[in-house]
Amino acid sequence: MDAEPRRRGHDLSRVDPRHLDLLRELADRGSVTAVAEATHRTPSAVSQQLRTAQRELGGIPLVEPHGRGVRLTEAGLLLADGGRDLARAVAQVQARWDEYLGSASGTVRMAALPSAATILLPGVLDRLTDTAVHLECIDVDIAESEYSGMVADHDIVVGHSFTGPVPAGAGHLVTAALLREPLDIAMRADHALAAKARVTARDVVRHEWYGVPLGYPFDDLRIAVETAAGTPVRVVQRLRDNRLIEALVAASDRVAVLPRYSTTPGAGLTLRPVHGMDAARWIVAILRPDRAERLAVRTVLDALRAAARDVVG
Amino acid sequence: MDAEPRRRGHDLSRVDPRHLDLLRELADRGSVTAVAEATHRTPSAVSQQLRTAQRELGGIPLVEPHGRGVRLTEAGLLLADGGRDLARAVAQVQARWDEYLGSASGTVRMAALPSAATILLPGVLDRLTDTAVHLECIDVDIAESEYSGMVADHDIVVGHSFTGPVPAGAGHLVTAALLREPLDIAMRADHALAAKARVTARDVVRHEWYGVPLGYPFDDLRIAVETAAGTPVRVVQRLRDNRLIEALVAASDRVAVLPRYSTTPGAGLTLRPVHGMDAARWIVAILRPDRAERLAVRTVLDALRAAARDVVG
DNA sequence: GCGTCCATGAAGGCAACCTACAAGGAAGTG
DNA sequence: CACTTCCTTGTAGGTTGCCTTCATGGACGC
Repeated sequence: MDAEPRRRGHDLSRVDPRHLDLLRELADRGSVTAVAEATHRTPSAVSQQLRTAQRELGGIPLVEPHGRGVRLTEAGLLLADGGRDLARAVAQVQARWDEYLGSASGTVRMAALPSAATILLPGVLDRLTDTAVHLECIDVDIAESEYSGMVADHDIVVGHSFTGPVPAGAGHLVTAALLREPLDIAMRADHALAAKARVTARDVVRHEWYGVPLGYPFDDLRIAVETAAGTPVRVVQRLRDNRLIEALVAASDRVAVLPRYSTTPGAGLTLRPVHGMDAARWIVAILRPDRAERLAVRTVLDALRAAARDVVG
Repeated sequence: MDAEPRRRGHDLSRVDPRHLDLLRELADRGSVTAVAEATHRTPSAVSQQLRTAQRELGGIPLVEPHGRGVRLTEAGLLLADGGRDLARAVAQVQARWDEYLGSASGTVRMAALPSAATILLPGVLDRLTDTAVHLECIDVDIAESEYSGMVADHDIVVGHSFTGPVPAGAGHLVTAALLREPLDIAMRADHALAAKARVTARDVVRHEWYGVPLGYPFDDLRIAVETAAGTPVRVVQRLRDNRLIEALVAASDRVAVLPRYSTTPGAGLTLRPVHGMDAARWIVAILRPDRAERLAVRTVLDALRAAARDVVG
């Protein structure tokens, strides 16, 4: 037929997948330089792409100066959202293609909290041995608020959440609750309290504690115990590394709050739940929506879930 | 962070929106040359793009020779489907962008059956006068099976269907039922039968008919009448153009099957429904899923629906 | 068997994209 | 307030990728 120019009239402001992807990346990473690094280009190249995108979209400003860097305007954010949708759609097609070629393959990059990895990684790697999926996992010790920064460079981020199965600040991200891990009181195996199946708040405030630095989420259980017992807890040291705390607890009469599954029992250490408190942390996986579509990523996610079921079962 | 190659290992077979779009176009149009014309390139360029797509996707054949041309393999069809999804996603973003910029604008290209356009186009154009949408409508007289060929070059195809509100062969297409138009018996205004509010099958077989060529959908009513009356209908002429038939009917005692709304009454012509027969044609709009997302297209579609409501009301 | 139609290939041009380099603005620091 | 640092933007020039031109070869129909 009359194969003419696709669109007549003011054909300015046509969206282009390439530009949408750029804006999505900028929304995720926050600066031109960061986008340039992530995409293996110079900042200048990225800046030029932004300029042409802006020109082709009718001259509406997409970014505006903000401090030393830039930030997306309302229009830019709108298109960045569209870029997210598009990335997800592409990833879906990629997943179907992978399935067609014969199941999952490729490398999945994961970042996990050390304590979470301790619980889950053995089971996950075991399940992946017979597949063509290569898991590349690094352990990172970061706060809940930093997860969103990690998902840009990793397919799966495994962290924890103390407020519920969905961590804070998971704006455009996909989250999958893997495991609810209760927080217990740890003590020496031959500790006086170890004789009881469950300890009370009143029991534990009588002993000195190894705690975590103020503001750390584990500290919430201490505060709850103080409230229930009506007495402040005597914290003699504030430390972060759980293995270190385990060693200290095993060598003294002092107690500490430790997560149930990631604390190795038997090494002279005993865990006891606190009666009436159901403090716990959620081990969660956080993913970018497009990454979550990849078949290999979904395979790893399934392995994580299965490994988590093994832990509670 | 370690902004490294996005994907390690055999990173072949990564899908690219550009390639998906090419395969979608090829699935829609069927030949390299047709795609080249539609996208304003030479066949050679399209062929080269296909080759690089195939190479980047791991060397899996996407097209195979078939007769003088090519046809998509199973793998190619799979990716073409993905291209459809992607086109729809892009169009959705475009629609949101258009909304952000301030409602619909641009040109919408429509193809419509003359009889359907007669009913609807006046109302549609009326509704679009105050908008920035420019409707470019051509009238085409094509069979139901050819609609799918038209949607590649037009945003909206308005046709009819006799089997129901969804025409045959609407594989990957979006369809919107606009109007159910009953088929009546037309006769001279002072015809003997015109005295009755409704005629019966037995009534109409007594008179000679102007019919349509054998196999035309309107002919179904004739067959139904014959079945009901147990007598064959005497068809004296087989013609296609409804205006011509109207003129002939108005000038004789003969009757004909004509659609209710697109037949201009009053010009010495009267329409009467056939008792017990609910023969009708559906006026339907057919669109490609991605085109259906465009705001301007949706505006025209809404105008079509509104105009259709006016007709029945 | 010849003409026609369609797809593919090689060679070369052109435009888009990127790099390198330089400049300017905004925060933090002494 | 001067200085440093960090981030972005602009210009000039090189490289790559995509497209066109021209030519070749296969498949169908007369």
